[in-house]
Amino acid sequence: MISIHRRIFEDLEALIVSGAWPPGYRIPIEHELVQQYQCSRMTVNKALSALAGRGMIIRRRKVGSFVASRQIERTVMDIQDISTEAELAGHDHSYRILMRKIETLDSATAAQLGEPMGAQILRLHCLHAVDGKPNALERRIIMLAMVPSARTENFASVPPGKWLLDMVPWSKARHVIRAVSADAAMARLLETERGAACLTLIRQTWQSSRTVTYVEIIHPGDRFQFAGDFHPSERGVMDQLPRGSAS
Amino acid sequence: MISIHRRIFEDLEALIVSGAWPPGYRIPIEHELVQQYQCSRMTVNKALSALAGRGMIIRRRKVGSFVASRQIERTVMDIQDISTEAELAGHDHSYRILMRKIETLDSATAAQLGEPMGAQILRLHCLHAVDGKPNALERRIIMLAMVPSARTENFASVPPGKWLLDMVPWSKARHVIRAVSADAAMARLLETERGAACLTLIRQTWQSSRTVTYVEIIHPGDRFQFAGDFHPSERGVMDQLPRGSAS
DNA sequence: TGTATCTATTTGTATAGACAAAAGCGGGGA
DNA sequence: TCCCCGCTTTTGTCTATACAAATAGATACA
Repeated sequence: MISIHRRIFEDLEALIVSGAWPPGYRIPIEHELVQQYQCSRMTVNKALSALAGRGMIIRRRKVGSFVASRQIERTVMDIQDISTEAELAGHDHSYRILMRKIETLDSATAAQLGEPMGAQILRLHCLHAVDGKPNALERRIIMLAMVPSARTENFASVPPGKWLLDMVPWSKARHVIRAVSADAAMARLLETERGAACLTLIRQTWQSSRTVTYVEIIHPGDRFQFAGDFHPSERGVMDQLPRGSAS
Repeated sequence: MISIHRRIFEDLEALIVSGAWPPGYRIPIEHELVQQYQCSRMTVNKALSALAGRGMIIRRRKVGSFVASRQIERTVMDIQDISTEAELAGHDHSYRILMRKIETLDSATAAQLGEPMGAQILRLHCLHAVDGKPNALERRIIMLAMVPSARTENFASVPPGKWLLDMVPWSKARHVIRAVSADAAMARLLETERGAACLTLIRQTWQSSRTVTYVEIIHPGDRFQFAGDFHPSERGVMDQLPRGSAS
């Protein structure tokens, strides 16, 4: 048994994505839907608010509700931790720490990160392999002021990306995807040719406007791609179970 | 004056993104929030439903509401039409049709698209330039059965991507991002070197399980990147105005 | 003609109350 | 011991009502 507001939501959504109600179309006012579905206005309002919350319609008092213009440009990409991704796909994942060094931020890197010069950081280089084949080179900077416990962590059993996700709250993330040609060092580590096209993911994560970590993950272009599906109705909400219990 | 349910939403959201309430934390039950905010349960319910709708909390009857685990992997990337993107950034955009040909689907391409062999298609190749410099090579397939009007459109004044977006409703899109090395033809058109790393965006668009269009857009790696920000609260909803009304 | 004001429409928010559905929990009986 | 049943908690849905806020359009007025 499906609820009424859900039913209204789905009916209207179908009309919108099918193109029967094109962008700019004025949808029936709440009172008309109340008549049509024989329910209270609150129920209709809930459905319409949900559509508005997902950006499928625009509502304006006294004016009405209108089908929004299409937003193909906003796509949800699954950008995951490498080890998680490999596990989900049923592949074997391993990694090796290539470098682990505590430094202070030089001026160039500080500018790039938007952080003050001289801050203490942990610099990590790490090589990931999937099914025994090198799959990614990870170059990471961790701000030790934000993650003091990283100072003593050796990342022997949990890869840095996963460790940080579990350890540190973040409030904002920025991703950049680039194509670069492999230099000699990258080519050697990734077992590819010099100049080969590589797909680089750069991620910077903040906690209330202070950088937590900055990472570049370089994949050989012939072994990796990013993919993302977009359905108008499924905007990035997944089912999850509560972890453990209360704390 | 901010509404009560909005205020509750923002308060709880702040507690979650700041890490004060970690993943798995059981948040107060509705009745407790009713007491705390001195409002009705419906108002609290609206705030909590909104948080659940955004995937920030998980709710289960009799059990309670829990902070969801973090979803850094779900990132909204702005993947736009090239001309729109250039305009937004204040750059000049031009394009040139390199090829325009009506064909029938061969078996290899049919399999790749998941469409029956022999279907009529329009094949388009197009070179985009931004500020006079080649910026992207577009290779597109349009299913003529889904977009009959493409048969007579010459795309002289509106680029194919934009034209299709305005013309055809779609219900699902899939994006893939790859890094590839430029072959001789690509290098010549994009005025780069053979073997240079290129960032390729592949997009396939469906209308109720039938392909509308398939396109590969190849960018020179040194002139292009994809970027996307993620804030827990801002999940891809932008303000828009109804079509036809000025403001 | 232009401007200020009023009015009607439509959405936004909030309330109190009611019952339903899911599910953990404990008790009683086999 | 194990299973079924009913109780309780918590969320889900729905109603009817009320008033607030925004604003397009009409009207009155200068």
